[in-house]
Amino acid sequence: MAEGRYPKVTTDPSTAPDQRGVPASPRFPELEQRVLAYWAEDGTFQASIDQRDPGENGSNEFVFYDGPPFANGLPHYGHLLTGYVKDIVPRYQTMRGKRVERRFGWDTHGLPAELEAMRQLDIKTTDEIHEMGIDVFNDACRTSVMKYADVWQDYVTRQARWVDFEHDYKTLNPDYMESVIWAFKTMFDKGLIYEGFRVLPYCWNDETPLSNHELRMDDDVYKPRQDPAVTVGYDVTSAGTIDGVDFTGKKLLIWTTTPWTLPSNLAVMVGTEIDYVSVTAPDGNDYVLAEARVSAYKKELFPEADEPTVTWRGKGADLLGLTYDPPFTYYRGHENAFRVVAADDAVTTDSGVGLVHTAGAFGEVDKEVTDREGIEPVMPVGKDGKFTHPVEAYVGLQVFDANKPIIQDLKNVSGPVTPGTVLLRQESYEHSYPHCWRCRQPLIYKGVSSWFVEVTAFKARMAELNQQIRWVPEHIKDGQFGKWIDNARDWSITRNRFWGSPVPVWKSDNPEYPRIDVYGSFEEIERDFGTLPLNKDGEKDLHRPWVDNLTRPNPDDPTGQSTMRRVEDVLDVWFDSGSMSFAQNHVPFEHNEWFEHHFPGDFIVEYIGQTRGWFYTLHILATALFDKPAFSSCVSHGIVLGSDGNKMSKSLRNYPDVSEVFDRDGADAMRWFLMSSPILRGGNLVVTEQGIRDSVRQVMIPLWNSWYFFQLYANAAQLEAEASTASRDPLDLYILAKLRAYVAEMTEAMDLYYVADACEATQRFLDVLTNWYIRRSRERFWNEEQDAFNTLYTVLETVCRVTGPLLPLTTEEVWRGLTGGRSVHLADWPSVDDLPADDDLVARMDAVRDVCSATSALRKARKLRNRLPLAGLTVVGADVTGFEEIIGDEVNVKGVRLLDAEADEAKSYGVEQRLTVNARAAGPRLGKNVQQAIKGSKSGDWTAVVAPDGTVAVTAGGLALEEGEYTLETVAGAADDASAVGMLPSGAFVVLDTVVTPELAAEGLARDLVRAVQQARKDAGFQVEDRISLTIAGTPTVQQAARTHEHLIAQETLATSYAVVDAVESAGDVSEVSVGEGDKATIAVVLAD
RNA sequence: GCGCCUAUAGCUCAGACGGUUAGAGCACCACACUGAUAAUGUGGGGGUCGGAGGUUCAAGUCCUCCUAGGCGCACCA
Repeated sequence: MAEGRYPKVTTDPSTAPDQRGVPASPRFPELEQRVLAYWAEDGTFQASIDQRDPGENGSNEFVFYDGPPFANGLPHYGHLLTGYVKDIVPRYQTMRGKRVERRFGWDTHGLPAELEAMRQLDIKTTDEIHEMGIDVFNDACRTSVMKYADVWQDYVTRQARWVDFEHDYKTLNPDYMESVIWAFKTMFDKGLIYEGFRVLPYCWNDETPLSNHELRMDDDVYKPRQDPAVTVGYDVTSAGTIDGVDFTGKKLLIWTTTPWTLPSNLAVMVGTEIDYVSVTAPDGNDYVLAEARVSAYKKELFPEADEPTVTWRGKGADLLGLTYDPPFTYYRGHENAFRVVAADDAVTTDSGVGLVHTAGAFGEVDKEVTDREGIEPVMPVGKDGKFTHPVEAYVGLQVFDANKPIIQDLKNVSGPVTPGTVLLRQESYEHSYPHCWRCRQPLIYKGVSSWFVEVTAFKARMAELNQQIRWVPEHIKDGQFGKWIDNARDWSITRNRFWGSPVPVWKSDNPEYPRIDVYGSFEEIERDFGTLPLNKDGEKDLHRPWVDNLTRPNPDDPTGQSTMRRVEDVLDVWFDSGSMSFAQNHVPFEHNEWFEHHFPGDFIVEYIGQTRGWFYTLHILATALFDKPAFSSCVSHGIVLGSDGNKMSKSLRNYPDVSEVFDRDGADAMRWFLMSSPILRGGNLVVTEQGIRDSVRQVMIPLWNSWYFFQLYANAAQLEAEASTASRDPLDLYILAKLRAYVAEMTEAMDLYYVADACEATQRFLDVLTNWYIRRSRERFWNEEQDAFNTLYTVLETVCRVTGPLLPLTTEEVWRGLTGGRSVHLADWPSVDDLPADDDLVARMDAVRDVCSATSALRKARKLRNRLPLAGLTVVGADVTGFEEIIGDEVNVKGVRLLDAEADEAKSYGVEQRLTVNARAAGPRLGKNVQQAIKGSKSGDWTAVVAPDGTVAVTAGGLALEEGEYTLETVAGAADDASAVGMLPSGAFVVLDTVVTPELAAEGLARDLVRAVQQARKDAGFQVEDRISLTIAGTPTVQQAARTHEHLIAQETLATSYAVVDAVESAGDVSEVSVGEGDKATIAVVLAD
């Protein structure tokens, strides 16, 4: 390695060792690929973990739980976004000295995997699965589920996310599954798991019930749907009378959008406080309905009359106990059924008729009411959603398909319809209806047997433990997540499917000798069955069908006839992923000591929807099993939207292609774009190509240019820089103090997971670095000041470290080029204590920048171009002591004077006073007159008279103002021809001498020439240190200025030979330029020998 | 459907308790500057503060209604 040459190390093959230097404009995606290759070869990731000691009992570990994705397609921006956070936080913690293991996880079980397998096998029904054999089917699931694993790994690697794929965990591993059944059993033993019959949303196509969080996984689940709605009259059979009115033969009207549930009708619900009437219709029947609904049925009930013929009027409570003939004959005689029952919560008169048809097993409320009334539910619908015995007329018909014949039979009172039943109205009704989030088929509500976690029994504890979790954004804790817990219902955890962790329950097949065994380990299973569940390769395997094959005689059956058989269900996949915190390490069978010290985990991050998904199930299981939260802090970010502000959609192609962005803009640019957005604080983010390119421009290029600048001059000077804060130069001290503040900001932001704040701080710091420090220090680098190089080296090296997690690839190349070290990601996070603080200096330098801004504005206003030197600038009332030279240089004036604001001279610069009325103070006293005072203060119609005793009497618009009702300030007034006055935000002001003498004009012209020559040098492709031969021709004014300022021009342009002539004849690069006040000049540059 | 939140420049968002001329960043235009910079500096255009009423000396800010969007809950037979 050549001493004093940069880059010290590079991945760029185009940079030969003897010809160092970095490209001014690198192609970032290519640079990234080279850094990735370097990491792979170097083993940097592993080294970053290995170099950190886990500490006693892992006290020095930072525990990150990687939520397992279900890889059923290519990763999209949402996954990448989460992935970037999952990378940034561990990188940061590693630099802070922690050991951070990062195991990738795969969610492998469940319906999505089965559906994919069914698609590949081209089968549609569960019967076909049974036919081919569960083992064959599950093999297909196992294969299909890892189909995208390689692509995922490619994407994750390309995004520069450091993850351990080698020691990944999969929910299908026997160890993982053993932990899962352990969890089931432990909760069962605690009495937190029960088997029940519950009405659940049920997908007849996938043949599985959906848990309530699955139901809402997707926003499109509720979609408008057209259903037939029928109004049916049931024939009252009770002989009794109400209020002396005989109800026998009257018709109880009900309204339903699910005619297919009518054969299963068991009761009619009314609201006890609702007013009901009995109305005689033209068809001769008396119909009972809510009074409020009568007018909605005018056509049927009183088409010709103004008023209905009311034969009875009363409350719902009066109707209770009425009995009726069910609309279909199948369940006639069903115990306790076919009565009018009360359900005040469920019955409204907003729609329908105010009496509600009740089919016990097909509605949640229905089930609740029939349970209360002691009515056994009936279930004439099979798992495939088709009618079964005893509803013989429609057997084999899917329920939605059965609507039609059912309505037909009702209309004709034919088939199984009970005589006396009336179809009063038939209509089409559009309503919002739930659909399966997987297959998009309309769901039905159906009573099914399922196992439940009794979340309601410990949700109060979940709410308490939630208080121990730090949420980003904060409001999730008591908002979305807290509220979801408060409304938690029992969790249906079983699925009547094939590919999943088994429900570890064996039941006796003879109800006369009941017995239930629950198993929580391979060992327990082996003990009772004498063998492990083994698959066809002889490996232990808890999947179906192997686990189903284990049976044994029922020990509680003296006859020895009955057998213990496993219940066929598998567990909800969310039970798998919710077990991740312990199951990934096979707890409690292994690593218990480790688990003791690493639970709860330190950090998780996923999108906000996981508040009812993974965050929720992790929390349920952690609470139930360990009485602790599963994680101590959680970032839940917003949703990534397409470029049109809508959800990203493949078919709409409303987002940039991920791999194209990697290839064109790079992974760091995408990382920056996603991480600097409000999405990590809960907002949503619209992905646009422009936004990604802006990150390159606003951050990566400035960073790279600073590095390019450094190496350009360091190499030109052949010097070696070192980390040092020893410089006493004010600019150096300023940037180091700024750096210190920046490091402090970064540390705080990263500790709080406010990644977007860290990005913003970085952008602000880079602006100060490039647009002030480097620009103002250029000459010092040209003059080879070691202090300047050391300072810039220190700044760049430190910036690389603190932005390492945010731009891991770019900073790696820069940092290694700068230091020659192995990796910035193996370095320690910088400490503010290593950097000097100087608040006073920072304040003064910020004032300097204000002075320069104000002066530039004056030049602009007076049309005095910057290259034209001016005689002087007076700064009044701003402390910029010690920076006169910098100001003079920056705004191109010969002299800078500082004046105290109180100095007599300061008062001579046309300074005025301005009166501002404080409306808040004066308003209440003056009332409407305050407007007059305000007007006066603005128009100049005001006075301020100082009395001999020093008090001030102020009037505005003719109204006297009291102390505190106004503010009187000094502002710069109008200037004259010879000077211009400009205000600073602080109230200080600057006075610029605007007189242009011939001498100044000539010097300005000379500087125009310098600029033109520099441009010509650049156009000719000369190196910065190349010497030239320079010839200048032009008007007499030009020639005179060129002669007067020969020294300046020659020195600035590195001209070793210099000539001013009437006409340029030389060879070389000749250019015509306009200089000064419209003078023409011709310049020629030739490389000097 | 019920509840909560939001609506300010082309885009993303600030605008305690009502207070006078509604700001910032990005984007756009002009000029300036440039021996690292695909940068930068200065200035400018751009807003009936979602709409309509009301309270007040004074409303982007408070109240009512409406409209649009988001989120949560429920699913209604």
